[in-house]
Amino acid sequence: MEGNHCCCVRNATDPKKACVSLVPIFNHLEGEQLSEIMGKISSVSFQKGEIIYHAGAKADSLYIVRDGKIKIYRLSESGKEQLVRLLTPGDFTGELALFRETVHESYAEAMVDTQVCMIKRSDLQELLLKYPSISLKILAEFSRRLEVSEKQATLFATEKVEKRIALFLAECINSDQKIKEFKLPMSKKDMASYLGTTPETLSRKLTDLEEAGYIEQLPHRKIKINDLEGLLLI
Amino acid sequence: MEGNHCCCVRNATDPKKACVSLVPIFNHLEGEQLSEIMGKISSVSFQKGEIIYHAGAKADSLYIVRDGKIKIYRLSESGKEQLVRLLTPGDFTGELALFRETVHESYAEAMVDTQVCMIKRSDLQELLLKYPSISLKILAEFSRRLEVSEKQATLFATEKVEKRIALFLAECINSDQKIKEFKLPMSKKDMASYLGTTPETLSRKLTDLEEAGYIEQLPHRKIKINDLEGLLLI
DNA sequence: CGACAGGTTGACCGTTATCAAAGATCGTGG
DNA sequence: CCACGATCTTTGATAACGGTCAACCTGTCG
Repeated sequence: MEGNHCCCVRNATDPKKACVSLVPIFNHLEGEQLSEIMGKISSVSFQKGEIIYHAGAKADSLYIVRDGKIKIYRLSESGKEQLVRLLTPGDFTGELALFRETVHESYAEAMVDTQVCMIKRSDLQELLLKYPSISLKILAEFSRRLEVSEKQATLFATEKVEKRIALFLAECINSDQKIKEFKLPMSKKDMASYLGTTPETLSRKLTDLEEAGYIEQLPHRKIKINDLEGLLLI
Repeated sequence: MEGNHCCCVRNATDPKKACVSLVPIFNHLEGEQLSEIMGKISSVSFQKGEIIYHAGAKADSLYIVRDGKIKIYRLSESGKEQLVRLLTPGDFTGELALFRETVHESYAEAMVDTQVCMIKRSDLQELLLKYPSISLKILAEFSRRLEVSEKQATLFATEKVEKRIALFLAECINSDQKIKEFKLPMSKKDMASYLGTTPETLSRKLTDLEEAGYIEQLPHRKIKINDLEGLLLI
């Protein structure tokens, strides 16, 4: 333990390197390019509950999650909080305003102790001009995000709460394919916010789904899907 | 009239040039670069009501609106149509799936006779690698769109229909700043779809707003805002 | 002039938010 | 390791909100 104050005590890897190799937008690069990028990256830790950036703040860095979990949420006109997405290692944020002169419109908060790697706006722009392939990667990620976001908007605009919940559960199972049992990736409160409803309604609807035999609610935020087909037909 | 079958009879400008100069993502280029890009562009016309692309179709081109109006809409799980956005000259679409190997998730339909310029996916990728500055422009546009989309999603998730309408009207007035009177950019039916509600509800709410003195509904889809402050406090 | 899509109005009812209160769970400090 | 408080979760009662269906208007266009 040579007084290691950096965030990566677990293994001896350079945190920046770990970060870079983690991130889809950089992981196709090699050698010198990689070193150059690593030179631009700084590593920062946030404690659980800390705000990483808030609405109105100038957007001047790209944040890449190295370890931990971050939630991105917005406040609506009328002051309601809506969870926009969760970030896990490898995800990045802060880009929205990165390519234009604007401020953040959302909040980023560490849900647990979290380490992020940061790249300053100006450095990133330089890198993008130098290595166009990075832009393509970011474009791909943006287009994916746009798709998700527009889909989400359509979901809110056209589907009832129960259907939104059903689709959400079905999406969760996608990751843990085989076993039809998984742990909710967030609290039900956050899930309600994410789905544009209230904890009360979510609780009731989950009970309904359970009574109808589609799912089973187990302890510790575990859900078991008994009838995926039926769930999707709701 | 030397047998001009192209779409730009009105003025003698090359349609491709007109198109390129119209589009924010290209308008910073000059001379040879411009010519190179124009070489990759083809020009196509669509009649009112024609589908430009539909969900499930392979995404292989970027479409830039040169003249006319296009609506982008989605079908939700349960088959409801939701208007996502309108494109007017200078706007582009088709990008969502352009940077990844996927298919369109939305529909693009010409609302009036429309001319678009197209760039093939492969050509675009080439251009982007060659002229990184174009990527930055597209990134900026994407980030703007993402912001709009996420804001929209939050709006749907957290605000009541009346507030959504009020905000929409306020946004319309932003363009026509001075005079507090404007023409709705689409039919009320489409507007209802865009705002995630029904024509009936929209009609009722507009009447409510009118009776409360916030607005006045004039013939020909014209709206007059009498109390913008109040409208935003709803 | 007639047809047709768009728009309005009314009656009705399902859905979901809200408020209140009790119960479960988690993290923390003693 | 337990106890406590904070926060999350559930449940109930209630009412507002908004969708649906049906009928009727209205303007637009051939």
